[in-house]
Amino acid sequence: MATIADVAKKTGLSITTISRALNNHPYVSDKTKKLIFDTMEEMDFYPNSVAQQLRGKSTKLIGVVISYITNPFFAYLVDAIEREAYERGFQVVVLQTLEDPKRELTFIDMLKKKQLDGILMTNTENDTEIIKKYLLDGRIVMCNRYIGNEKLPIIHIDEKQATYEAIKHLLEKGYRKIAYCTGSNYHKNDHRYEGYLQALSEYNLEFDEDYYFSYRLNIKDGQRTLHDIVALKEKMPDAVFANGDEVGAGIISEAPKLGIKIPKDLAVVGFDDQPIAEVLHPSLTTVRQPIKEMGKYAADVLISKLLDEDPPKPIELRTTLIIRETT
Amino acid sequence: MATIADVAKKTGLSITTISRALNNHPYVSDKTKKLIFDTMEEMDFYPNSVAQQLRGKSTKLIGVVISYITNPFFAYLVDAIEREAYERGFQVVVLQTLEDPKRELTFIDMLKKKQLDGILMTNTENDTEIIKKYLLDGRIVMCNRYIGNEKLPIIHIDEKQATYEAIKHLLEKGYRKIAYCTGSNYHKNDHRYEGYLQALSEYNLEFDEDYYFSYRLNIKDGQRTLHDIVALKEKMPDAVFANGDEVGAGIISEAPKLGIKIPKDLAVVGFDDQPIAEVLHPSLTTVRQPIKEMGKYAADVLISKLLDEDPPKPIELRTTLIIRETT
DNA sequence: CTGAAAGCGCTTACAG
DNA sequence: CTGAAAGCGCTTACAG
Repeated sequence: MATIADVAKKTGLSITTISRALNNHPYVSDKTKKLIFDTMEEMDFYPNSVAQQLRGKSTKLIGVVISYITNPFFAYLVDAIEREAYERGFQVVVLQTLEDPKRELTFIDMLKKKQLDGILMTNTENDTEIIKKYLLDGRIVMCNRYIGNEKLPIIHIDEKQATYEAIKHLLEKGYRKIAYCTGSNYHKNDHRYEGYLQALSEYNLEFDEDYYFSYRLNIKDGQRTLHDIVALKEKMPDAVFANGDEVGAGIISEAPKLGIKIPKDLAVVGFDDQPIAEVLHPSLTTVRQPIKEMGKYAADVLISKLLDEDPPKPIELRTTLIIRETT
Repeated sequence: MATIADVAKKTGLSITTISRALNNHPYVSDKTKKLIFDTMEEMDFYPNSVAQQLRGKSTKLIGVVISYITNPFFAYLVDAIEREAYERGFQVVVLQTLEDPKRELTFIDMLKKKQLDGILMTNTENDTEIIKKYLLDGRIVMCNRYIGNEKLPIIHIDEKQATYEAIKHLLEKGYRKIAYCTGSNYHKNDHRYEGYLQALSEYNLEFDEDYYFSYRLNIKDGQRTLHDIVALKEKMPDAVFANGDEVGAGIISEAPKLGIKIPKDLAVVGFDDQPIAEVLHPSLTTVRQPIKEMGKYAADVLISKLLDEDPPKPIELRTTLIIRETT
């Protein structure tokens, strides 16, 4: 492969001048420039960006840490991030944790080893301490999920408020036995759960442990959830907060098989407003998240930190309850 | 940031020895190694991978070029590729073309500039000639879609056969007026279209231009397609090959609004077998693609070329027609 | 088992 | 407007 030295030799100019032409440095005559670029083309020369990085210290690569790219929520988030990054001259390395802490550490290592300029994390499988340092120096930005330490900056929607609104909608519609699904199994830092409790308490309803379904993430979990719900028999809930549209889709699609009418026997509220929500039958009432805005903003925050620019002005990430046929 | 020279100074050893310890070179005594690693830890030293790359010539980064990451087909493909790449020590840079040829060229440039070791392309917006050279030297591998030059290697399913089987299934069920949807608008190199024609001709049916719907890609396109179909009135087709599950989902979800019963008034066949296919009502008959196998295999082929290893042994990428309620 | 030195392909003060 | 030289942070023959 041709190097800058080859171009210098061929044109009879110095390496310095070639480099200047490459970097649009003003002090190169147009005639020289033309000679240089023609020669580069002829030699099929492209500057080695690794060498440039070693001088410039920047790879123009940002990592995006997500759990699963096949989760549409993350696919849309990555889309928004990639678009913004591209506009600002950065490329996106996708890092799936698959919920494996070891995988996540591989990516942190890439940052330590300078293979990445920065990282956008959507959640973390590891202890805060490990990444705290990078959060503070601005090379990691958290987006979407809370982590242990509430003091660290994170870009997120108001999960509590969004869930509160969804549950309140169910209550106003007359539903009283409202089940709650979550992707994990702990109450700590589950802000959606807080919103759920707040709405219940406004109607003087008590939390019922039987109505709490943990580890519900995908369509299969949703189908399973409907079976769990039906198994409660006379105690069967009359509504369910599905925590995600995929879980909601599983519940809805399984209903005919179990003779459950939605929303008559069971109302369903999703979360995310993925394209699937609209084509389900009945179509799914759900909480729309401003994914595009969140992804773009998160990318903006990270990149401006990396470039040492002024941060973008804060935006409000408003969720909206989209009411369809399942409530 | 600490460098290898700092570690050398602190330990009183030479840079060479530090480097050897780092690379697990045999000729370093265990005692020296321990001293070195302890010192590295103490100094919070991590080898700069950019400098390593400049020596080693390899970034361990592969680009994956797709049109839209929000298309579930590509999300699943990227998932499979990322998993395989990770196993082999590579990371994945996601490159969305958004169907913009300029964007695609940016990524080819990254390859030229050595920021990427190789690229996996799922289709191309540009002329073959530009990427042909890299295809031949093994740094680009095509996967999923045909491009102009049939002689170039590409990893793909048998689109023609898969479509032939889907259409034949419709014909055997008694449908005769079968509409065809495609994401583009040209017949050239549309192997699915060839399969469609082949099945029709076996039943002595002629291709009807009115039954050809171009540029159908997403749910909205599907909804629009049903309107187009109904607008054909007495010539209305009795079945439609939707070309993708999302288009199928749009057709199915729009049907109740137009008083169309599926499959009685209109049968629908999708393509991909995305999770959505199963939760639609009625559930969608579709062609299952072996995305995981294809992604893993494509990554394997590219990486073995990059590492100059023996290529993986060829596998057969079989599609399966999944018959559900829409036919 | 260890080290001095060259070199990977660039950029950038410094000097003219 | 142009060039010689140092240096980015490593690895690797070569020599001992």
